[in-house]
Amino acid sequence: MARGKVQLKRIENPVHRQVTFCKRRAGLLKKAKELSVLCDAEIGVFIFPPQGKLYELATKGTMQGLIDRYMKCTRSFHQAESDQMAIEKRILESKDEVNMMMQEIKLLGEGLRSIFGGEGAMTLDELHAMEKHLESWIYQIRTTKMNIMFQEIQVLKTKEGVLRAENKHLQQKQIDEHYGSFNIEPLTTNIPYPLTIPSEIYQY
Amino acid sequence: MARGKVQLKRIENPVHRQVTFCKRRAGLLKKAKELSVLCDAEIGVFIFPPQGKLYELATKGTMQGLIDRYMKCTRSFHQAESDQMAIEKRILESKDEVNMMMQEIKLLGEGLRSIFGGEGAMTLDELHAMEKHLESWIYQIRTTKMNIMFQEIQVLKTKEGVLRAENKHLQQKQIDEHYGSFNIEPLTTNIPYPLTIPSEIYQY
DNA sequence: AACTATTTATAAGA
DNA sequence: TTCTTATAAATAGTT
Repeated sequence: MARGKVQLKRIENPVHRQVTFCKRRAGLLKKAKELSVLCDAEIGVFIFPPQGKLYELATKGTMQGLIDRYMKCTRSFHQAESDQMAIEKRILESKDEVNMMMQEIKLLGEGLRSIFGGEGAMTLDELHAMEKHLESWIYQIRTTKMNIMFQEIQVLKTKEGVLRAENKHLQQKQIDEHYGSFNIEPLTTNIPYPLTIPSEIYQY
Repeated sequence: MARGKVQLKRIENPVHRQVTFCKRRAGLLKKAKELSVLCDAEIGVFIFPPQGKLYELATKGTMQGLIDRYMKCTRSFHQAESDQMAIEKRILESKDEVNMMMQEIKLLGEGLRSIFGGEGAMTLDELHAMEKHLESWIYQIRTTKMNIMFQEIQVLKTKEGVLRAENKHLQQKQIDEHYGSFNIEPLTTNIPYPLTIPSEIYQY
């Protein structure tokens, strides 16, 4: 902005770029502070130069406080759903990976069976025991335990739906109260879920 | 900065303050974008005017990404982690676990192939080892899958807590205009599980 | 929202 | 980096 216009693109000369970075960084932070003071706004800035060092500014309070506030705003308004969806999505991805592993295990098991099925004689009992093992473990532990947990998830999802509906209803009554503090209280509905699996399973 | 210097203090006239806010906000964000482009830096800015609306800018990537990066840079100093971060972290841990298991499955498959493909004769000891191996294998699968489902339950419970709190807040209709931070009790379900498969198995 | 007189920021050079 | 200075940009007050 002086002694010649600047093109709005990456400065290729590294020395030049570094100098400009220092100057403009100082300028940006100064402007941020000014805006904060003049207009009584809370402002947070982070700057990550390519080398990785962090420059930050938080006018009024801490950066952590600003981040918390940011999270609250974005969750309360537009990004709430997509945020949750992203988490759900990643959980599903993990489940897919587990399923792939199960598939591989199945294939390996079939490979074993075909190998030992041909041989027959001396290892048959052992193989049988192993298969029994696999079946009992996969069927009983997985099915039973997963069913229990699945049921709990269903219960929680139902509760969530009820609460969401309730919230929506209440929110329509008081549209003017957008910004308040959210105090989370400890959960009082800690449903204990039975994780009882016959211990005989483990005795092989 | 024109037609008269400005004092570096809160502008008391609200109309004047609002106008200045609009102008300088635009200027600040423009400067941030310029710095980002010129010097190849990643920059995040949030601005909270007193009324509560959020203005944000994240050059390169998302604000969430910047916050993640910020947390990474400062977590040695500020140990506090938000609940979101804790959940994210545990999902990533789970993925790491899944990846390790995939690795082990691959190794095991190779081991099986070398044992059964080449010789064909399998001793009782070999089978026993294999049996033990499969036991630990299935145990790990069960643990991993449970962890994933447990996480989902935690996410849902967290959601439930948020919704309940929101409900309460709306019902009480309290007009406390201060912004508190959002601390959820840390999730404490980091079930460690052994991922060690003795390599001696292949030596029988 | 535009205009414009000034102040401020800063690019280039040392 | 830091200083200097010519010039580009931002913007305060006004319309």
